[in-house]
Amino acid sequence: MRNGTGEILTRLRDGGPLSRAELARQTGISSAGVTKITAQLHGEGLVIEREGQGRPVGRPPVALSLAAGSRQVLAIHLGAGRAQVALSDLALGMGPVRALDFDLEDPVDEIIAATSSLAADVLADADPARGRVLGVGLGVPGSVDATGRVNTHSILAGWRNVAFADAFEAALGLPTVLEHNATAIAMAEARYGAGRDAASILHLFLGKGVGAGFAQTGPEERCAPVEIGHVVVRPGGPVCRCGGQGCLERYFSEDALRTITGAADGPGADLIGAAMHSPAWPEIYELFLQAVSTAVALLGPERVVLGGHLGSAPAAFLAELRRDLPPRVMPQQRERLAIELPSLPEPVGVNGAACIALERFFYTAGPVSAPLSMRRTVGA
Amino acid sequence: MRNGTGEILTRLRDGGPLSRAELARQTGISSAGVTKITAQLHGEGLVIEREGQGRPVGRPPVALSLAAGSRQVLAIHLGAGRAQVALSDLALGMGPVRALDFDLEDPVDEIIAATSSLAADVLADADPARGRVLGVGLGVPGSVDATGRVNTHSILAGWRNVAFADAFEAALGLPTVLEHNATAIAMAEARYGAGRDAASILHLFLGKGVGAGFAQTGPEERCAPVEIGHVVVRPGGPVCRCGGQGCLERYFSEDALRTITGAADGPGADLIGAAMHSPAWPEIYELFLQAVSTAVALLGPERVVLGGHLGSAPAAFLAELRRDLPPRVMPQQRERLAIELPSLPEPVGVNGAACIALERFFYTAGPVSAPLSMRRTVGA
DNA sequence: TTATTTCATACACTAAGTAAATTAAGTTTC
DNA sequence: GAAACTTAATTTACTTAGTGTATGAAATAA
Repeated sequence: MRNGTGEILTRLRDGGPLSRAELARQTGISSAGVTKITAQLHGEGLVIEREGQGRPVGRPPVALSLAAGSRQVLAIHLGAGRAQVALSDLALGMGPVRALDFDLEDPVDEIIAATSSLAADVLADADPARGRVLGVGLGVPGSVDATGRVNTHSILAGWRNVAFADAFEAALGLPTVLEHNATAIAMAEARYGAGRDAASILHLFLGKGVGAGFAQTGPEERCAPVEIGHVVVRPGGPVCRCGGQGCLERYFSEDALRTITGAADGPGADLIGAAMHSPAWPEIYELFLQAVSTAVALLGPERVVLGGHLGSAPAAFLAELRRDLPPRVMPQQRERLAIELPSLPEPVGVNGAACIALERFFYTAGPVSAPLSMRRTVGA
Repeated sequence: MRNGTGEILTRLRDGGPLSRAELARQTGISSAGVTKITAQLHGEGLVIEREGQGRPVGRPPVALSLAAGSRQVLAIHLGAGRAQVALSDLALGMGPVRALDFDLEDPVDEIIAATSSLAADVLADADPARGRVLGVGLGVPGSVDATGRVNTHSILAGWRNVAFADAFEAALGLPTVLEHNATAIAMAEARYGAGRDAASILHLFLGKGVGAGFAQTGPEERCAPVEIGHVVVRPGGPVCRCGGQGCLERYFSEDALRTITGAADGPGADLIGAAMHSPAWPEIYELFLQAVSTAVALLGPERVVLGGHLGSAPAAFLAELRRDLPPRVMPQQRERLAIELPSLPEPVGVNGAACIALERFFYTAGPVSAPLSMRRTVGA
């Protein structure tokens, strides 16, 4: 999926400034090939040359680094009742975030219209000096088809088979790619945030529901949505929004936790902290722990990252989890398992969407519009 | 990872006889490209031309099919105390299986020596008329590194970082690839067996332990080991071989089930059937169900395939699982979830190993020895 | 017979690389 | 201070794996 150009761009992103010789060694591409590819990248202004410091002997290398400000992508996060839009540079440096609120009950067409109108405004205000906008990344609250064009199902919003990519491409005139928002955030943390030096992470996100995403970086990359909110922790328990019974989300989510704290007011600043004082907490925490430890056992991430309300919980919660989770996974996993807070800046949703767009429209093959012939449309 | 040649070989395997025109349509490769590629394949005897039946008008197509008997791979399954070796053709048609028993306590070098000696015998007896042997696939009882060369950890055998690929390549003179044996079997069932027409399967295998593998076919292929045996179902429970406490394997495995049936004799023919009559069964079954439903919720397979003792269990067990599992997963998963028996012939381990070898040495790029330059050795 | 349709191939070309030789720019050795 | 050495980068000619277009091949339909 990733060609020589993409390979080199990715290494420059992850490995700081690198000489051509070093790139050739790391990627296995011939030095001649690296010269050719970097010449093109330099010509397009994507790469900056600086004086590099080499070994004691031999010709000193020229250090290449990514010109992060030379291209942009548009990031759109569709969360529970709120859309956020921002431009990002090539290193996930985000511009100002503009947001709008909507009602999840509204027809999805209206939500699309309002969001794409806001997105068009952001595009219109884009600084041309920061480079061409390569495409749009869209995080949606639900599962996405294999091609990243259709939101197949959203439990939260009740949508089915919404062709977001078509709609946004028509409205904005830019290629668009979709991803499950929780998965996108996991990918962003894995590549640019708390998972930078880990091979794989499980990102847990407590918001309106409990979402999770698994992301693996390195030679074999992949990401997958993890429907941890709909793991059945109490068979035959209360009916969930998803139609199942006894899902974790019925016990561990914004609404559920707010119920046990008794505080029915707005988005409590410290949801977990308040819940921890409730007499119901130990039981609820046990259910959460059970679901998370199973997810860790099955997926085997090197790191667990706590997002949303979990990340803003009091230190006591993190300590508790660091104490209770490791004994519940296999020793060989336990050895390397780290439980961390996210390191990307809020709002994290647009970071996820930007990460997906960058991956698709930049780091796989470079910004060169691929010859049509190369875009195989795999038929039935 | 898969080039045009591999793409075409894969389609011919999965989609029966196909004309060049049909291949071009399905793969998106130009008709000229298909002609070029198939000409080479035909020249190497990998593809057979037959009269095809086309549409009412136009030149009738020539149907191409894979010459399954034109190449072979060597499959080696390393299970709990038993190694099995066989040759396979390109469609997973297995030759006679030869086996040897060993003690898991033996030094791993001795096990390797004995197994590779048996493998060398099988290779020496190989019928040259059935084609060149392209490589070796080795299923090992534990996790494998990303390059498929080292068994990083085996809970069952207690091995760590055993370089099986180096050892077998040296002994047999053939390129060798490793995979976790449970994952390999899952892959084989997904491609050639009970998962042929499903996008993804979760393959459960009850033997000495409980293993599982997840395999996804189609445009985005992947497979992953699923350590379901070491999901903690009773926190703080009895210590497991893995070092954890309260793992599923302590309740649901050959040894554990034999204990509750009281029958301490050899490998009971009907382990599950006997266990179902024990008063302890409902509780044990509940733990199993809990682990499996969570795995299904998190991984989202279209099909669950029951291997090992689960596959040879009485029909009542299958009926029970088909009744109890669906209510524990989300409705959108439930709709399409099927619970099936394996369809590959016993012994299934060598099928898994053969599948891995075929994938690596045949279906990704064809049997053409790739120019060295193309094999990028990705450095640190 | 001639047109139409579909399948397959021939030919000239291109993208993305490779290998080997060469040039470049520094340090070390005598 | 010149020659030897080392590492970095580029040039040149070539290869692989395809593409697009034009053409040939084999059937049915008018």
